[in-house]
Amino acid sequence: MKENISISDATLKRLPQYLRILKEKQSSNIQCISSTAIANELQLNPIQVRKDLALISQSEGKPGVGFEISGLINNIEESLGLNNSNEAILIGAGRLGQALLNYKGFENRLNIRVAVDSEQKKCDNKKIFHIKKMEDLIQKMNIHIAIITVPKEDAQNVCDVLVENGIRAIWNFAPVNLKVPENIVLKNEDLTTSISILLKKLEEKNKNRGGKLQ
Amino acid sequence: MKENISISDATLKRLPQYLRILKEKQSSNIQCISSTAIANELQLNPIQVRKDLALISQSEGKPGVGFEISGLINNIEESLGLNNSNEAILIGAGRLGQALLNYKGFENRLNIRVAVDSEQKKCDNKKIFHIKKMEDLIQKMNIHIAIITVPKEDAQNVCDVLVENGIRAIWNFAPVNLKVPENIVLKNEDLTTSISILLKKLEEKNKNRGGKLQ
DNA sequence: TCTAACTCGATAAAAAAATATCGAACTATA
DNA sequence: TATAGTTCGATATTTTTTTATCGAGTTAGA
Repeated sequence: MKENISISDATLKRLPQYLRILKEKQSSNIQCISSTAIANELQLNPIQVRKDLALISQSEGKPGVGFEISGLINNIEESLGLNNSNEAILIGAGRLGQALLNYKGFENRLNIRVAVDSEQKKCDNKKIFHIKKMEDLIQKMNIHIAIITVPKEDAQNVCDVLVENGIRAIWNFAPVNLKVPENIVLKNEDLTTSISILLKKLEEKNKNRGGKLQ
Repeated sequence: MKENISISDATLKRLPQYLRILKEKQSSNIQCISSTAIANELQLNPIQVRKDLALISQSEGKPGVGFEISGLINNIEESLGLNNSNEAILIGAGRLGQALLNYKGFENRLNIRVAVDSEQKKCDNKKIFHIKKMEDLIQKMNIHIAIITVPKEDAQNVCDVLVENGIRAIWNFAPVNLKVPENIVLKNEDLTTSISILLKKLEEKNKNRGGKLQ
């Protein structure tokens, strides 16, 4: 893997998709795969796939054959830092928060160690702590990643406290534009934005279909 | 608004963010705002903001003053098709599905008319229908948008049936690469990909901090 | 009225991302 | 051993996106 070359956001978005496909193939006992095959699965350009892969694995592809799957998986996982166990705190255990608490898809990528809410309760077997213990928990458990699933009115306040307590990365599900210092990693999971994009694309498709030309 | 010019994905992602800020300002009784002010809120470049706005509103900005907020809101909402009431069906009423059913942030952008699940049940006051009624419901209600929140093993099957029944846009929350015909709009809300990106960025920040230089 | 501090939009430049071209390597089959 | 069909990676090109420059309009205060 080439060090010190920062991977673009666009590539970063595709890597987990490659990973998923590669694992699918691997579980079907397939050893090798070509960039063309990967590209077809994801409706991408094969050249783009090769470029992406070149960034995170040093020239592993064999002409006429393709890439060895197990090697690629290792390279991508290493590049995405899968091996590091990442411990997080979840703030807000409403429906969405509970959905995340029970989400099976993170594998060993993310470990939600503890959750807090404005009222103490239980979710399945897990205890949800009262939010007044949040700062304490972060400090004691030495956690650096936080997931915000509180109502939008409270999000910025929570965010500020998190930053004060040493949180370095925030995954925000509240529909607000959080303000954070620039050394904090912030990723917004904005459903409102997402659905807007979907609807816009649907509208454009409809126009092309000749449906609603104004 | 300029017609027939398709808006890039990058711009499309920013428009809802502008909208949010503009509404905030409006509710504070502010009439005008400059591109610089918007850019500062979102940590963007003012020129980029002006370019985006130019795409969806015809030269409304006044030098020395900025943009009239109410006009901009109208332009963005019109451009995003907010006025159309978009009716959707939700498939899979687990925790995530229920979270979406109760999500308040869609405003009038999306209306989840009906939900189905592998078992009939209730969520708050809403009835969740059995999935065997899915096709019938889609047909009778003439619905064209579907939200998939089923386990990943079932997602592709559900997807295929949806497409057969006239669904034109799919918002997929299952961690799989769904395959759809190219005339179908597909938006993946992939939490695994998202968290990977967040963790990768955190790792890079840590390196720059001098923390873990290899 | 004059000046300083903003702001805009049009055009140009730079940076980033996606795609194309092409020679060489590998496989499989006749 | 040919030959056709893949596939790779290096380099070049195109396209898209972001940022810079600059002249001109607007506001506010001296």
